[in-house]
Amino acid sequence: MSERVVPEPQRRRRRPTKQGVVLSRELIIDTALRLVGQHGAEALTVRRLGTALGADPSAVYRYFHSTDDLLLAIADELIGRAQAGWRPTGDWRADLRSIGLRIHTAYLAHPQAALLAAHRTTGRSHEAAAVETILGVLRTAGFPDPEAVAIYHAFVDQSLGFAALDAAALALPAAAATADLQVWQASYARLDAATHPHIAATAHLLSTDMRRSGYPYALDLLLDAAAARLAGGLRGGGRPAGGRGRAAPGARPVADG
Amino acid sequence: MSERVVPEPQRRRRRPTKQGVVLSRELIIDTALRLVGQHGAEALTVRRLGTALGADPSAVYRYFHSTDDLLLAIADELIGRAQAGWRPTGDWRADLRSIGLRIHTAYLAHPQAALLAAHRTTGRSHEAAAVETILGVLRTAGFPDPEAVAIYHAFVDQSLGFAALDAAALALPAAAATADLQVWQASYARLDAATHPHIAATAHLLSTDMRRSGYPYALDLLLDAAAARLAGGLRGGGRPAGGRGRAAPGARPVADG
DNA sequence: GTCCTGCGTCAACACCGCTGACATAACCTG
DNA sequence: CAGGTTATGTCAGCGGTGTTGACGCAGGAC
Repeated sequence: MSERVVPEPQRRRRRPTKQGVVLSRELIIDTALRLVGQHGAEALTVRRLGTALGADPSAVYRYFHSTDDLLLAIADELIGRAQAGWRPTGDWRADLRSIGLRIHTAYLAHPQAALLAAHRTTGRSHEAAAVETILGVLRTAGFPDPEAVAIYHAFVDQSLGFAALDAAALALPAAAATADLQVWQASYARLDAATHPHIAATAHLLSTDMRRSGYPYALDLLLDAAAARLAGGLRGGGRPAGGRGRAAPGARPVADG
Repeated sequence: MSERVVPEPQRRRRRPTKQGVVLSRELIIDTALRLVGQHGAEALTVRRLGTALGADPSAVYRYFHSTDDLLLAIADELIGRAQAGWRPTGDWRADLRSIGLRIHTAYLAHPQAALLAAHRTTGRSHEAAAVETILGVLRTAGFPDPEAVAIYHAFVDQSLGFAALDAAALALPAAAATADLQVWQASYARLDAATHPHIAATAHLLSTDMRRSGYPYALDLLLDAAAARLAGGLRGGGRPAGGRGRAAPGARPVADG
């Protein structure tokens, strides 16, 4: 059986659909993002995508092996948009901070798609470029390779984890979203100080703080800790604050440099 | 129309199914968790749950309004299990660390459920208890209220974000999961050193490091930074390091010296 | 102009969440 | 113990899902 999906560069015949649309991977990805942005995550089905494209739903399978394949392409597109136009300043801390915030906002611009794509490893070009950039910032800053990889891992997964979490909040139906916020302003604000003294004492702070994303603060904490390790740990002896827990496998303080 | 779901305490008639099983909310939740644990992520459907229970699938709707309702109940159950038997040691850092790891592992024990439940605010008893505990650890450690709330927020969302991310990886169909791992061992290992020098230099480290969760390391970074702020930042009394969070984009936290 | 075949279309399969109608067993009343 | 209520398990079915194989048309090569 001949392969159903033909690689993009080898495509020759572009036959318009009944409704006159000429399909392409790019058009399908853009349409999928638009669909998700307008009608929510549950709108991303092959059948709806087909009608939105003006084509039979199964035509999508001429361009992607499965919905999962399509999802990976969408994920890579989001990564690409996050990095578009970014330039390093030379200050590793500022660079990482801006990259993190860019990833976060790019995913939040398409919450429903982010929900589905944030946890995938695509291995495609845009992702590879992002990995290369972040690793480059860390290694150029002076982190030895094992530490650079560990921090890269924590940095990326934290960014994507928060993106997924915050995207989920944004993707909720309006009614459910306000209901979730109400929990902090109503339920927790009314808890008995005898049984929940700490919540009672900070209820007003909680209700305002939980409104916004915790990511920028968490990002600053991560960069703080990384900076401290760079400043203190790479000299001679032990890594500050210990490589505790399931420390990185090859995490010895290699003084390379 | 009479309500389909009767609140648990008011249930009187417990009629066994054809196969002799007596249903209850608790039994359904346990069965759902067991189902996910034994037969993988995609096993959690109402129909399979029905057959696993030894009942008609639609009987589930006598106990939960929807699968979403069931999921929220599962979420609170997971939070409860994460905290079961936990006792504070008095060392705030060790306490937060163990709480974080407990949350992470409790969610990862049931990936499919975690994936859908990690971003919900239930406001139910187990969740309230967890919030109270974490806030208590921070405030007792000496963090002033605004800082305690901010760190609580970062800590919880980091834990849940990583839990969701890692759960999603575990919940993937086997094919997609191995494909994602292969990316690090194959695609990235073969990138040209001329175009991706930093990846090429660390490919071996990446392929082993990305195999496991980045959470423990990220958690340590967060705790490092929190400890540094507690040690250095609280001298002056008020709100150290300024009102961060979604603060203005250059609002770098004051790194202690 | 003819041929080949890429690709859009159609129909169908197996599964999903969920609902209304119905039978019956378990409880309450007496 | 008898009878009435009704909660609850069962059933059939609706409208949706991803995916596939067969089919036939038309775009491009020659």
